Amino acid sequence: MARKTGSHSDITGPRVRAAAQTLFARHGFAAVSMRQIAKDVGVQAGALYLYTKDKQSLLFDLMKGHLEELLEAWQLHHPNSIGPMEDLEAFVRFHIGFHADRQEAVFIAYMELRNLDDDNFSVVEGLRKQYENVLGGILKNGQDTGIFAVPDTKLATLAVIAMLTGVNTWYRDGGRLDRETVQSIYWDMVRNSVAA
Amino acid sequence: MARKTGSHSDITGPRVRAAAQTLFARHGFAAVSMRQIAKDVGVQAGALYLYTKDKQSLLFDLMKGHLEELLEAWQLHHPNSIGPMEDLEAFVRFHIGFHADRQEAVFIAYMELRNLDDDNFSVVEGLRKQYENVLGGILKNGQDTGIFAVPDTKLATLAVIAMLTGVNTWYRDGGRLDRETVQSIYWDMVRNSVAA
DNA sequence: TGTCTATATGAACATACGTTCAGTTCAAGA
DNA sequence: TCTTGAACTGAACGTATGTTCATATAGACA
Repeated sequence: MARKTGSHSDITGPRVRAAAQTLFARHGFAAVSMRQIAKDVGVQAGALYLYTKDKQSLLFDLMKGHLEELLEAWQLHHPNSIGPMEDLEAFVRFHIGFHADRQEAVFIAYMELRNLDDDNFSVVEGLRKQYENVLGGILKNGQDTGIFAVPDTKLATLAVIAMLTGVNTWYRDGGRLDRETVQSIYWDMVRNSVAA
Repeated sequence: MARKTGSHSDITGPRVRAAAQTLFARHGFAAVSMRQIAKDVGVQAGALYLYTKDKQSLLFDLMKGHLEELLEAWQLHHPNSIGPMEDLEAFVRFHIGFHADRQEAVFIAYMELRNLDDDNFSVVEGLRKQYENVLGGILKNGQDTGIFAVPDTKLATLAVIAMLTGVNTWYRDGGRLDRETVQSIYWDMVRNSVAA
């Protein structure tokens, strides 16, 4: 879509996505116009269509990109299972850390699901389920080996993810509690709530 | 704004709010037009302005009404403190039950905050804080009397509320788990995560 | 130097928006 | 029967929307 030699830009595409991400997170997908995005990029609205098919694709690319990055980052952070307790601790700390670094993307990823059209929703939903299954697998494994005592692993999965993702509504770098403290406190709570 | 004797309606106002609530919950405030709401009510768009000042007030009234009802219902459900453990259990069961009955209103109340204008946001934010303080007070009380062991009551409050409110993303009446089961499982998890 | 092409403009398209308002309808009270 | 007034319509208001496209610009390569 762009490029041939080292021409002008190559960074305008990313700048469009960055502007869209900030605006979507702040005001919501439906409330943001292509003209507002263009203004933030420093370009006219028509030029955006050199970098995205349409507004819907802009949203979809952001969400898909975020979730793929999340899954990759987990693989990198914890490539092999060690044991249920260790895996769970790694997951809790990873989730909080990763999400603290990407507040806008996280916010969009679970606030704007209803603005995806059907096909795009299926893709994003699939990726989200994949991530839930990471935690689900850890809990199930711990339950089977008697290390955890959760009456219903599916429900516990959702409960823990909701609790962890809730951190994003209030955590800010430089706030009252630093990241490691938050991770440790949440790890305590999660461990207590599932340990046998 | 309406009425004098038993004239025609008196129920059209509520019907407008009901239609708005369903549509806002399903598609988001910004994505719903006054004409769509009117269509669901069975009336032309102009007629809506007999029952609401403008679209913004429609949203504000829904959110304020929901939160006021929530606070009242808690007072009714648990008017006096019994003890930290009993209060917390009552809160967990109440929260899950109340929210299961009002999924649309709950969804709107924490998805559409950013679409409130400044004054309305302050009011709603105040009511939300009041409700958080209910749980915050219980946890602090339990911490002070040594019944709970939470390193940070403010953080624990937010963590527990996030976990409980997360129920709304998947719970449906008639689903795999009935309401009492869900309440009991969550109560177990919450108790374990804060008990000394 | 001249050509090519990615990058961008800015005007235009049809459609939709929230809101207002003059006018119509019609049941109830006198 | 006539009057009143609340309930409602339907058209209009100005503005905004997502998207397209003919046209301009200007840097890279031959």
